Amino acid sequence: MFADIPTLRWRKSANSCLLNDVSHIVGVRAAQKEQSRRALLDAGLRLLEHQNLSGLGVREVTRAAGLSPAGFYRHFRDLDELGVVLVTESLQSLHLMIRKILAEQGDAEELIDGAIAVIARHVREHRAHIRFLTRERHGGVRRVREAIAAELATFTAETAAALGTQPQSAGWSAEDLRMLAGLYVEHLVATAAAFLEAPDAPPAAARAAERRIAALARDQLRLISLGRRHWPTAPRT
Amino acid sequence: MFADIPTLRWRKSANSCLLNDVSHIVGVRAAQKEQSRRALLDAGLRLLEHQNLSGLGVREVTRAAGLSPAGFYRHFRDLDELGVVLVTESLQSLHLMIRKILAEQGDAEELIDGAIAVIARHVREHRAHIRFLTRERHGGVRRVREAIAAELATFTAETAAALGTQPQSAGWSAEDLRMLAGLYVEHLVATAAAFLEAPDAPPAAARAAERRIAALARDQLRLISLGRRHWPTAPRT
DNA sequence: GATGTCGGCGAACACTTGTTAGCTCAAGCT
DNA sequence: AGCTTGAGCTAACAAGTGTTCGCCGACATC
Repeated sequence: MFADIPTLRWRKSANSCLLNDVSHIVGVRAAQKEQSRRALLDAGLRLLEHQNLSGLGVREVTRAAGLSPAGFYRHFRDLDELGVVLVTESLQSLHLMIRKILAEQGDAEELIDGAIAVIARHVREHRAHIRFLTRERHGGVRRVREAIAAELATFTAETAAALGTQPQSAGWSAEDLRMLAGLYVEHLVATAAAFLEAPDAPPAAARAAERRIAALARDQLRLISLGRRHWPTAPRT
Repeated sequence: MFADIPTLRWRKSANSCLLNDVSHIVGVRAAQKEQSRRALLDAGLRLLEHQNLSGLGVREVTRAAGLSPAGFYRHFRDLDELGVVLVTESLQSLHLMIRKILAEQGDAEELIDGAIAVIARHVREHRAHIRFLTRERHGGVRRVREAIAAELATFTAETAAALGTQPQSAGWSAEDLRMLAGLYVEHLVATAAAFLEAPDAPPAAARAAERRIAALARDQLRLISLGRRHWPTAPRT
């Protein structure tokens, strides 16, 4: 019956290597599958609040997601693959945050305060994402580490481009802009990580800690801005 | 025979809760025990190059160290305890490095170049330590995380104190000094982590990557120094 | 309405895991 | 010389692991 179209079947199975090429399925079926997939991803992210990706287990995730262990393999080849998806999702939300910061307008002080407020809010609303990224940035899974590093590099490039459009960047070389952008991105990540650790305390103390972190980050950004203002640019035109 | 000194025996066993109070044992016996202990610690550190602390196993460590699984418990209550010891050892080596940097003398440029050289060398010679620290700084084990954070805080304080003795810090408040020191320490850690990722490449490319990282870090430190020079201090005397 | 597709399930496989009990025997003490 | 100590071993335990198989039954397609 199928003897005459084996190549077609092979192509299909090759397609399903992506394991979630849902485009050719329509309606209820696809929605149900997506729901299970989301349940797995959400359960994974939740478990990763107190664990490491390399210590996560298939059974653990499926248990938390309300699936049977075997069900996992209908969606992901292994846990690393789920990890990579979580990385892309977390980075996407971080990317939006960075764009929001870069899009703001105003003088230096306003920009700094705005950026810190955006970071604080993002950490509050996407705690799990930020936790996951800081935890796995130097974690044990190579593919995940590389994915995060690559994306942070593009964030740096994007930031450098945005800095380049500002009037105070006149005369700056592309290389120096990247250098400065790297400093900003690194500081952003560190600040986000600091905000993350704050609320391991009673709410009142947590608020105070958050304010302290914000004040510290603000001064540090001010100092960097100062250095930027006095950076010796290439021979003026 | 011992019925009249039970408290003494209890005190001894309470003492051995520290599990490595070797002081009351002398000679060969203690040396042998210490050798096994070191084997366990070294094996653990080696395994942690490609793994996370939360994913490490007792059997795995003892296998790598050449002991039986049960032997592990003669030295550590559980893996977290081994982790804490590794943390203190790694931080100790890092502490020496920081002291070395702070002890150097010269003008700003020399200090920056010297610091980067010291970092690069330290990463080359204590790769496992640095890898472990960056990996577990935001890792899944709370106690380890807190130990690292606490020690980094003292490094910051120490750096602030050292900065305070420099003439260019005249008029700086203690708070601002800590702020600046925090920036330096954070940058130091980030630079060390960057050096760490470099040699995942053929030696020639690795050398080039290392030089690129060093140049980048140097410029960033220069910019921070510039900001420091122009930081508005409290009303001059 | 028949037929094929495929997400989810239970069961089973062959491991690995942490931890304990009880033993041996070299080292140290009296 | 005897006696105690304790590091390290083997063996065993129960519990957990990743992964595959074959099946069911709701969905989709013709």
